[in-house]
Amino acid sequence: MAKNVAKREDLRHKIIELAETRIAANGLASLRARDLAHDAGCALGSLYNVFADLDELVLAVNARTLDSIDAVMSEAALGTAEDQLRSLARAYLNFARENPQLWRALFDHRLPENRQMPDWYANKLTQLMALIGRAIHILQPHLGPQEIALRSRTLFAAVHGVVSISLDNRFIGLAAADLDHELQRFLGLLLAGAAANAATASHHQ
Amino acid sequence: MAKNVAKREDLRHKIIELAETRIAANGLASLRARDLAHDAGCALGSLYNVFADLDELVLAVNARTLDSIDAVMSEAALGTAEDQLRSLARAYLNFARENPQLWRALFDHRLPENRQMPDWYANKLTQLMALIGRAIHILQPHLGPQEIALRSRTLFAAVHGVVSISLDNRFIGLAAADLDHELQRFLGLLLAGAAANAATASHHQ
DNA sequence: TGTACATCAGTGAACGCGCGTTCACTGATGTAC
DNA sequence: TGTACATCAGTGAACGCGCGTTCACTGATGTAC
Repeated sequence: MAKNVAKREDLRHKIIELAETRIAANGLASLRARDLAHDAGCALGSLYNVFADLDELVLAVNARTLDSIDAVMSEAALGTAEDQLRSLARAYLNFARENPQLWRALFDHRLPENRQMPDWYANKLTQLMALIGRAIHILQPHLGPQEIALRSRTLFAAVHGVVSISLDNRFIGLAAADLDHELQRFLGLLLAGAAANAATASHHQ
Repeated sequence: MAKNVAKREDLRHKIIELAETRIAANGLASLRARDLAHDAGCALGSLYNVFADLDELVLAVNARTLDSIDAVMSEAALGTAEDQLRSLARAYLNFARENPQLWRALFDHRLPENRQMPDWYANKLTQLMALIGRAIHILQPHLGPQEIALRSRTLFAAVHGVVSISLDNRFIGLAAADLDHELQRFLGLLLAGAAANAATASHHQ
């Protein structure tokens, strides 16, 4: 019995890794159940023995990607709050650059209308935002947790936007060389703005 | 002869409008050649008489959407440079909110790998960026055209990111009510940063 | 240890559906004389 | 104005392909006694 469960988990894990490899190589859109079964050396039906459907599998792959991003961003959260925010952004950009297809899959994958993101997955996102939130908290200690969460998401969204619109050159691309500089200049502006606002606020006190 | 050309153009235009209606209602992903032929009251084959393929049609719809965005943003470009940038962002957000599916189609549509965006389409994007560029130029007159183009795209990307990650609530959603406020606060930070930097620069002169 | 039975992972052919695009043919419209 | 011919939009059945998911069946593994 325990052995069966272990085998099941093995297969599940194996398929997740194979799917990750395929997505990393050719993108989410080209992921096929048949290819995966072939890669894993098992029957097509076996996939559906360990996953309810392909969406569940993709979610599992994306969860790993979120973990990877969490890892590189956690390592980057060093130094002053300003440094942290700059490093977090750089780490995010680097991850996206080095794993473009996995990173894209995070945003390209949409669950069917009726289904919603499972909690364990949403929690990973929250955890990622919390990394940003901690730096913001140092910078602006007067903010409450709600506000921090809001600001974290907005900052993330903005940085993601800059990274995103440059890396998929679908819309308007930025030259790769410019991107680092442009992103840091952009953060510099935000940080200067925050500092200026803080100075004004303490003046008024 | 001229009459034929006119009929051709009529059909083309009619189909573009019908496709726009369908995309606005159900999203790009649910656009079907057969549905359009049915809507237009013509045969399936007639579509391919006026469009090389569906991609060409989608491009035409997206071009209209870009024109609409250009129109609302052009109207918004009033007042001081700061006001302009704030209004431009607000106009963009409002457009996205009011036409979520058309707006999404702009970013969801990917041309096949080999094909690239036609010039006339790229020009529309450039034109849109120029609206932002003009405000930035007022704010920072010392910047050259290249730099202005770069800053415009970065600012657009950041604002788009904030709007985007909130409106598709696929990743992390912001409450709709917060979004306006959060976007303007965000711009406020950038503008304060720019002002602070400008002050420092003139100090150093 | 051995036997009978139960469980459930493994299997892959088949289901069911969707859909972009083509193409041989027609008939209306325009052109040439 | 009339006639013969050419052009090309219009047609829709058919092509060609892809692909997620199911399901009846098998056989290996584990359990009970």
